[in-house]
Amino acid sequence: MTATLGKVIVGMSGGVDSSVSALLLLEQGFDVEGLFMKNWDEDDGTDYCTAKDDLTDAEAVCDRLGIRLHTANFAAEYWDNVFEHFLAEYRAGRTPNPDILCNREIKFKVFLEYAEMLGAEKIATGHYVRGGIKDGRPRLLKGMDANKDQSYFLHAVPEAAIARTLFPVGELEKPEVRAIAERQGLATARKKDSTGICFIGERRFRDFLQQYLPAQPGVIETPEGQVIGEHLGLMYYTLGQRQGLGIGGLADHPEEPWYVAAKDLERNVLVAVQGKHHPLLYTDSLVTEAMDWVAGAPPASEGRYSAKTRYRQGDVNCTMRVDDDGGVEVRFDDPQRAVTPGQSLVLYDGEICLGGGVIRNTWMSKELAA
RNA sequence: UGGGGUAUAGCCAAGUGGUAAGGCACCGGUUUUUGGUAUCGGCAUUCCCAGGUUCGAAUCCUGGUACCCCAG
Repeated sequence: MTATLGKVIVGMSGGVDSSVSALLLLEQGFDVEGLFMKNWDEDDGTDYCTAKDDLTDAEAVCDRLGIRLHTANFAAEYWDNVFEHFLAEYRAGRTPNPDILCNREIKFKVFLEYAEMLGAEKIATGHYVRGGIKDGRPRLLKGMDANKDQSYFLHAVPEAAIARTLFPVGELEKPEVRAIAERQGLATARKKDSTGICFIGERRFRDFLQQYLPAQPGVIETPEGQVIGEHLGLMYYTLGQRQGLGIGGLADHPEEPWYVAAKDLERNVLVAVQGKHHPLLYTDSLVTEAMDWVAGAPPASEGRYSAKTRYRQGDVNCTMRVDDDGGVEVRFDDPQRAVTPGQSLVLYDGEICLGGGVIRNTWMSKELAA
């Protein structure tokens, strides 16, 4: 096979998406090699180690495709550039999204540099997004499969990195990807989609955090100040959360579940409200920290865009204004439920992912209907 | 130790003779490359304890026990 299209290193996770990505690039005529990254060193051997299975699967796929598989361990970089920040955010009472940082700092930085070292001009991943160049500038577009679109997670990747990355499955829908894998007899064809923090995996989250953040128990109150329970530490909860509050039936209260409405760090009090649609769970405005713009700069015009405040949320219409400090101020047309500081606001112009930033603060500007 | 009341799953709570609603919590599955949300399923052979009546009781009777309220 003549490798006229050049060498590309595919980030092989051991899942079906990266498997098919490698296959497709091979068929397109690239000189393909794989790289399996292990970025988290398990500290307690008691846990079932899925990373080992993932490596086995990645090896099986590469064998089947007849491509070379490199392995690398970026655990130090992951710890320093992703996990430390992750913990700092939790200490500050916010709820971070580590995978956004992981993409910016690891997959599209350390991995990219590693690929260069291996002599590749480009890398590829199994993300459901589309890249492209428009007017000389890289663009990040939503994946064709609206249900799997992962642009939310990639909005912070620098444009230079986007420009050097191929996203083969971004043009496909998930069922097609599985069908291709099935047809080619790839070991990962029917493997369950992975979830949980990237490279760390699915955990009992509170137990996991507890290994790194000391518990600081306190009480749970209603907005009126009635004590209705106890919490294990504010960092273990996030806005809009229902599970884990342990609040059972209370006399003189309706039969609805309780949700986290606020964290009072100064008093170490968790504020909970009853009912999924309690007004205190809704806000319609927010400001972000400095934005990461895919195009390197804010769009020419401020104004009407759509946005997501969390992964897999439908786009919501909003009005956006750029602040002097590089962040943006956003006003949603309709109040949004449980918009959470630490999570990222990602802006879209149709299919185009413009960029995003970490939510610093939220509030409700509209008058509450009585 | 005079009177009244209540005792049903971790919690709230239906059920007053016919073979234990519902909700919350919790646990498990599904959804999901963050956290969370959502969704589906599980969750009292037993109704404070001991006797009794009855074909049959959580429901009636008797005696205990615990707690609550009002009186002291």
